[in-house]
Amino acid sequence: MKLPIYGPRLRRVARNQFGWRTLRPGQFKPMRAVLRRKDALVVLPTGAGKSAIYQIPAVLLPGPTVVISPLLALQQDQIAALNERGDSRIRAVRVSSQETPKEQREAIEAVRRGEAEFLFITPEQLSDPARQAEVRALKPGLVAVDEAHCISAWGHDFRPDYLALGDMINQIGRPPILALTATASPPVREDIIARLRLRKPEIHVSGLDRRNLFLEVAYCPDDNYRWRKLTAMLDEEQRPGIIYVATRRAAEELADRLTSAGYPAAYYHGGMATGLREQRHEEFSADKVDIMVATSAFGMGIDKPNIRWVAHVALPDSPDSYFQEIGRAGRDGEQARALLLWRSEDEAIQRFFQGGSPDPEELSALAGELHKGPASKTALQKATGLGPRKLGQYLNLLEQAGAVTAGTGHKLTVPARAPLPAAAAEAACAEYERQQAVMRSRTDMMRGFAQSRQCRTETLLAYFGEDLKKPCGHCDNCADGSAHEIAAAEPEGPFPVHARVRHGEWGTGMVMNYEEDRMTVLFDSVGYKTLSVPVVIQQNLLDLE
DNA sequence: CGCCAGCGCATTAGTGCGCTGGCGGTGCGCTAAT
Repeated sequence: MKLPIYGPRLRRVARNQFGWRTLRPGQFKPMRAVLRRKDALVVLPTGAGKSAIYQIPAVLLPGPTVVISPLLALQQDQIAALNERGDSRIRAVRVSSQETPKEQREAIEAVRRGEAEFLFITPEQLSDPARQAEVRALKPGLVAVDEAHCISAWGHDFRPDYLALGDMINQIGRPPILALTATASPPVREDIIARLRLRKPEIHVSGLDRRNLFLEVAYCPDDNYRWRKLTAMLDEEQRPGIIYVATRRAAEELADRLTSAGYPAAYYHGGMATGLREQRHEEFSADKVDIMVATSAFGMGIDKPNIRWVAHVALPDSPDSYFQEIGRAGRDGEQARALLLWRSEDEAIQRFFQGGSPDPEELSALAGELHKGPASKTALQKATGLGPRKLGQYLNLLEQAGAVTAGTGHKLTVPARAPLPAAAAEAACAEYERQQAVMRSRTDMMRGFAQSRQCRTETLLAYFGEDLKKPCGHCDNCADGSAHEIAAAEPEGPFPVHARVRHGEWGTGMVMNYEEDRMTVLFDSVGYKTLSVPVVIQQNLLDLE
């Protein structure tokens, strides 16, 4: 037995304070890392049990635990679950815009007096230096970052405070950090590690092969065909289930069409009034709505065990998103189905979402404005005429180019040895190109997955850097035999899977997968690329590093 | 990047073609008007 001393203590807390009789595989090792005060990144797909990884060690560690998570509704659920146990040692409080200033003070005070163990907070709240000082004074013993993939998915332009989380955690005393997520491919993991400034983190990945989930993909030449495939599935399957679409309008229209056709469906997207969103969420939880047509807004915080299928009437932007979304099916361990119905037209919307290029002139002007002295975001908006969204994006890019840094208060300043505005703009554009290349390559991989004749699970796990070794037996390609044909016909590749290689133009990377006569390599700077094995051999395109 | 609505235009009869421009996801926290 390795390090058995932690086992009994963890189990005792699990049983006595939380009422959990057993720890699941995938929970124990990360908990041990937390107890040894090491940074850790945990990738664990099934929803149940991820929060236990920080909650149980938190009881054993001195100091309160700060929990950073992206959705107020999600925090609400977790806080309710902790407080309903009625054990003062695991009480949780929250600081957010939902609390009045008085309530916020009381929350901090409760933690200070030791009457609450968990302090839930959003990155936006923690970006306030005064707030950071208050939290620092609490001497937190652990920071848990829930849904950590948001750092990578959102930070670059959507919720900019996510990008600065690493600095904020330094400002509150830099306790050990535990990052948790249900999905993260190697580029996303690297993003999380870099952004949170994790120090030699233990990385624990488990449970990626969901054996009760049947994976299925159908290419749909037109929308009519797609409709027929969808309704055929609805006729066969039990409910509830979720249908993911790309746009708000598509959610409303498809829900209407399904309802008219005798499949009563509701819709859900980010443009609805908060009250209505909550209502829909509850109706789905209570099985009053059993077909939900939704955009990606319907997701985090859905911890419903009996979802029997997840259908995509769209091509997700990446295997990361796809995996996260299908992961909501079959949490009870019973059979469930993941059906992807895609059209090549679906890719257009993803390319749009990836956004337009930054303007070097605007970047340069912004960099120049910063040289005039420390300035707040509001002042910069006025001076440059940039919108808040664009300004945030530009500042993030300039930060990576070393041309701007957070100063005192809410002011932004130019660090010592910063490049001149023109050079800063150029470096920022290069950084943007790099991010775009990786994002595009992830969309390419999503299409590659959809078109693959190889075992679906094998393809997905290869994308996540895991090797399944043999076909899964629970996907369409395994069922119709094509996966076995390909597995049998597969020649030995010129480099082993996971070997580090170098390409003349794309630099260094890692061999991820072989399929028929193609190979996939994840390059550090341009993301995933698919190469022809015969061409690689003939033209000596790759060298072992 | 692709879609769709709206428009102009050509027309010999009610429609059909082609162009253009707008639109498209994720949520925090704040403020102002009720």
